[in-house]
Amino acid sequence: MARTQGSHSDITGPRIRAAALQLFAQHGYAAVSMRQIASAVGVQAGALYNYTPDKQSLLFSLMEGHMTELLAAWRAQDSDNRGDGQDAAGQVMARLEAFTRFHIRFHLERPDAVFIAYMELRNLSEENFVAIEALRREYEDALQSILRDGVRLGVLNVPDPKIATLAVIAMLNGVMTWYRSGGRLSLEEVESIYWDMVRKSVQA
Amino acid sequence: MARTQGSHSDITGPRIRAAALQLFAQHGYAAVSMRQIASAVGVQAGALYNYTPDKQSLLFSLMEGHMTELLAAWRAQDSDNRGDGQDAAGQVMARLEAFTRFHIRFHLERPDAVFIAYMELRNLSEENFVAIEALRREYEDALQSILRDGVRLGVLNVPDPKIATLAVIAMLNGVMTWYRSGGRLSLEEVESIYWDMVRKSVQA
DNA sequence: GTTTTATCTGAACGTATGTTCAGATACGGT
DNA sequence: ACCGTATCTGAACATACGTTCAGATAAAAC
Repeated sequence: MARTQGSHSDITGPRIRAAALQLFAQHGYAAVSMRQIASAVGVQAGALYNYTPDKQSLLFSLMEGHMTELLAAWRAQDSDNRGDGQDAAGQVMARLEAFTRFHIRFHLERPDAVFIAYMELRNLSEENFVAIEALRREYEDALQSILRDGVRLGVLNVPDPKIATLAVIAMLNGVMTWYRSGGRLSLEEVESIYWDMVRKSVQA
Repeated sequence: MARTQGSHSDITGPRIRAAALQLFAQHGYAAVSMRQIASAVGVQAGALYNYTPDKQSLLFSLMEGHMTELLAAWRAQDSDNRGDGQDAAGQVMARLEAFTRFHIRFHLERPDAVFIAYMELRNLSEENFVAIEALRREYEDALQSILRDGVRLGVLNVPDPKIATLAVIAMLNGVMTWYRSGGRLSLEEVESIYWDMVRKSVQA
């Protein structure tokens, strides 16, 4: 029968995903065994196959979940930020700043998922890889359209919008390699530092 | 007795390293077996142990070799570029441009080694990790000192030199994720596009 | 041409892998 | 209290792993 509320399997599934996420991020997909994941959850390896058909699907599901969440979160926030009664040029800058801060905040809150989404692409099957790449491109397009709008309005100046998009995202992703919460800088300060550099790098 | 010229082992060693580099970059260290490497060289797995004490040392040797080469290449070029008879401010900008172009060129010529050096850090033993990180920091310090000089002279303005260093390097590293030789843009064009963005992002 | 040395093979070692499945277990619905 | 089912165990499967080593082989030294 279909599971109803309160079944303990409703908690085991997420626990497996959480354990796999942490272990994949720490040691890498190929270096983590199903037995390690099972042991982290407190279960035997065979039990995992009630929740995933195989190891590869588990990886894909984690990556797809992350990318979907990322896209949904940005779209929710972006639609909120539209039409704040500014002029078009001001609105582009506001959206660019919002994107910068959103990207940093969202990614710093999910270091493990981000790590996996960028490092384990080569461990995906061909079709799974294509699916993840499509989601990534969708996200990049969000930034790219902002940059294009800015160029059209003359408030931004980039040599090549596609490359500028990738360059800005690469720069923002760099924050993941060094930021640790409780360190020298607050999240707000980090956001502002990067926003300053992003703004200047694409400004007219 | 020590090997003398012409021993075929003088060619087998490099061939093993080249095969390991390519396979590690493509599939990841953990996913590549000693038998795969041996097979790519045309030899049995046991023979590899005449050239490396174990798999881990092979990985470390590749990473250390790459980082050492990177540092040596930059130092050679940087010392050439000093004292071109410009004023101090102009010299800082020249060095920053040289660093930007050097970084892109050097890394695009060695995509496999770069990939490994950034992705396989977690597969290093503790002591090997520390050694590689020290080399990386040395390289980052090269850029950081340029930025500091620029700030001191008032020609650059960055909120935080350490973070700006990491941000610029992250941005430049992003080129590896999309550039393919023979594509839409020449190496020279790519260098110029990134130099434009780097210059603006740190300018006063 | 014989000895010495460097290199490679081929098999073996113990251990680990992803996955399957029959049987045990514990829960939800009635 | 009982049944039906969702879940877990524990063992097994075939296969792969890193590494070792005795013996074969080929090259270098004299």
